[in-house]
Amino acid sequence: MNTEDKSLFQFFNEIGIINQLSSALFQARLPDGLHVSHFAVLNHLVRLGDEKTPLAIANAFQVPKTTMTHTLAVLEKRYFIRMAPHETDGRSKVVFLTDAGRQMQRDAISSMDGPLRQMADDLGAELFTELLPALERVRTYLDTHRDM
Amino acid sequence: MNTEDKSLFQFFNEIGIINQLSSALFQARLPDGLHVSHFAVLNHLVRLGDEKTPLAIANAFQVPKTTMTHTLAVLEKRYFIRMAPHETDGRSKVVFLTDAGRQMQRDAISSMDGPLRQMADDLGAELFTELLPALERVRTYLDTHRDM
DNA sequence: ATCATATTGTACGATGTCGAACTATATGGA
DNA sequence: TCCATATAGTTCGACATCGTACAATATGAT
Repeated sequence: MNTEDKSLFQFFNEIGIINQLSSALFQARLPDGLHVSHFAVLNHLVRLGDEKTPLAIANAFQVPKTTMTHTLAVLEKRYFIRMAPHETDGRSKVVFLTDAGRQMQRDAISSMDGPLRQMADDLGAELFTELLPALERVRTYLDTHRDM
Repeated sequence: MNTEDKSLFQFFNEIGIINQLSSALFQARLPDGLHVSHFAVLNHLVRLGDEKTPLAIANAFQVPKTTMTHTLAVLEKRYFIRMAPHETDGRSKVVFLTDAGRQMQRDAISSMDGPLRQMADDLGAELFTELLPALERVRTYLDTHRDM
């Protein structure tokens, strides 16, 4: 492994630790014992629209469909989503957000307001806005090279 | 939530997705059915030296000590580490790498050589080296503000 | 129309993650 | 010295994640 590789390795190492720390932070503030993965699905549906199939959501998060089955079951049991049979494909289902689900997404986001503002104050919001484009490049690249 | 907050939120969102995608990539190439979390511990011990206590390792990764107990048990069962009583503190243990453990770390790293080189070629290694300092700042900040 | 194959989702079992409660040892003050 | 408190690690139970196998439906070739 050469120096370049080491930098990349270190990069993903930092990503992993930041993810661990920020998830823990988020987790601690989520209401109800809701898990980060549950919120992530709600957030995805709010941002990109609901009426998605379970498989489409699983693919978006790059998790196995069995995992998504479980996650959606939790969300449905708590009435944050509802699932209906697909109109034209008998094998499939469609996921809809409920009002409670949209509300929960808003609540979860606003629960992070304090810490986010604190970070913006302490580290400077520019730090994050400047990093974003590069991170998006990496994310898009990984997303389109999953079979690498 | 204002615009600044949105940027920060988006930042952690990207971090999460990159982590998910890169972990999946690592995972698929790890020998033996070794999990990313197991490799991470081996890697930590190689990089920063072994002879650490379980709690010190747990703190380094910001995971509960119960999680580390489990992770270390797996590594010990596979003879990648061995654990001995602490010399001066009867409550504690000390973790040592075995030769097999060091070898496994090398193997795991070299199994990622192809993808890492590919990424360096496609995206440019500078992208990653330039991001590193900022990511380290964020990581350090989160690390020292766990109670936020 | 029929049938081989692909696709969508689920059931189940194995393992990873984590919080609460517990045991053993260490530490510091009376 | 004795005891209250703190710390290191484990056990246990709950839940998340994921691979394998499976059932139901769709698709496409004949």
